[in-house]
Amino acid sequence: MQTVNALGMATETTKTDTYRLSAQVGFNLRRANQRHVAIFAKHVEGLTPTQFAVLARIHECGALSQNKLGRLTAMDSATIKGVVERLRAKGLVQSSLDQSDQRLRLVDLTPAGRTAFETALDQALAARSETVERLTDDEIATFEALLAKLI
Amino acid sequence: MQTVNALGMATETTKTDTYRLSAQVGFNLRRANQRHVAIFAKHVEGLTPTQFAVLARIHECGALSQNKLGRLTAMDSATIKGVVERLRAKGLVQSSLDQSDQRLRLVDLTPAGRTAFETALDQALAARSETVERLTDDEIATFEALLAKLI
DNA sequence: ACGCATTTGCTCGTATACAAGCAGATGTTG
DNA sequence: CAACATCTGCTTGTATACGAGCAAATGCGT
Repeated sequence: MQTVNALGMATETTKTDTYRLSAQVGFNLRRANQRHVAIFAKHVEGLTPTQFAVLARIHECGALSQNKLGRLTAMDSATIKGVVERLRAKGLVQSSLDQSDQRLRLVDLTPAGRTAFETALDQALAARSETVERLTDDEIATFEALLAKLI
Repeated sequence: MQTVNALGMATETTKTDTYRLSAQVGFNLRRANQRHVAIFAKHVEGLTPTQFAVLARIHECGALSQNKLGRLTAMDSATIKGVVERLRAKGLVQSSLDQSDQRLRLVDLTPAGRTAFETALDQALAARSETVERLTDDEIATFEALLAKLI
């Protein structure tokens, strides 16, 4: 469809101006995340991506208060509470009250939790590989850089 | 730390070999999605990203069976059921039984739903802009292309 | 010492998200 | 027609995810 706008310039108006859901960044971020979660579940036995993230963060930083652990794993206090509770039920973490600050619940790995993390690590890396398998190495690097910039 | 491997080549082993959660694609996809959902909620009044996606898809394709609608918006049957139910409660969609196939619940926009979509559209586009505001136009195009390839 | 803002962890309510399993409708095939 | 697989929509159970609001502990300033 050819029209002429107020400035006298020809403009093209085709069906492609309609909002196409499948081209939206937000929709595709959601789908990409869904796909990664599914791939992760296929590779990693007994841990969700969020649960693995908590184990990884404690492994990386040592014992942390529950809220701080949530901040470092991108979960609010309501969410981290449930995740820690489920990891505790599996015997992978334990929490204790901090002596000098009675508000803090220090969450740490149990020996079983450390083992579980080390076992899951290779599986998580395999999941990561499958997630990005359609990209070349250069594309992966570009994508990771842009994703980091986006956050 | 300097070591020599079986081939006699010097290799560098530093702290950066440890698993860094914040560098993981999966973790960052999750965070990027969280960020977009938060930005979307700030811009779009009364609709979640998934609810908006359903309205957009019906607007794009016309009435659809509930399951097909779910497939086209990346939701399984349990999820789409709840989303449609909440949109129905808001009066934005209505569903009716298909005459020729008694299994199908055809979901369509109400006039209010059409209006709501048209109102939300500009807000959704503004949310998209804010989501990608830290990227240049070229970077946005690259990111969208790689994201599409990833899915 | 006291008041006050902040932090922490909690609960409740709402909204995705998926696995698993169900019953009813349909279509296909012997 | 009868057997069968498939598709549809449903329910239950589990797991994030966040807003809002709560009480207890802390620390800071006066």
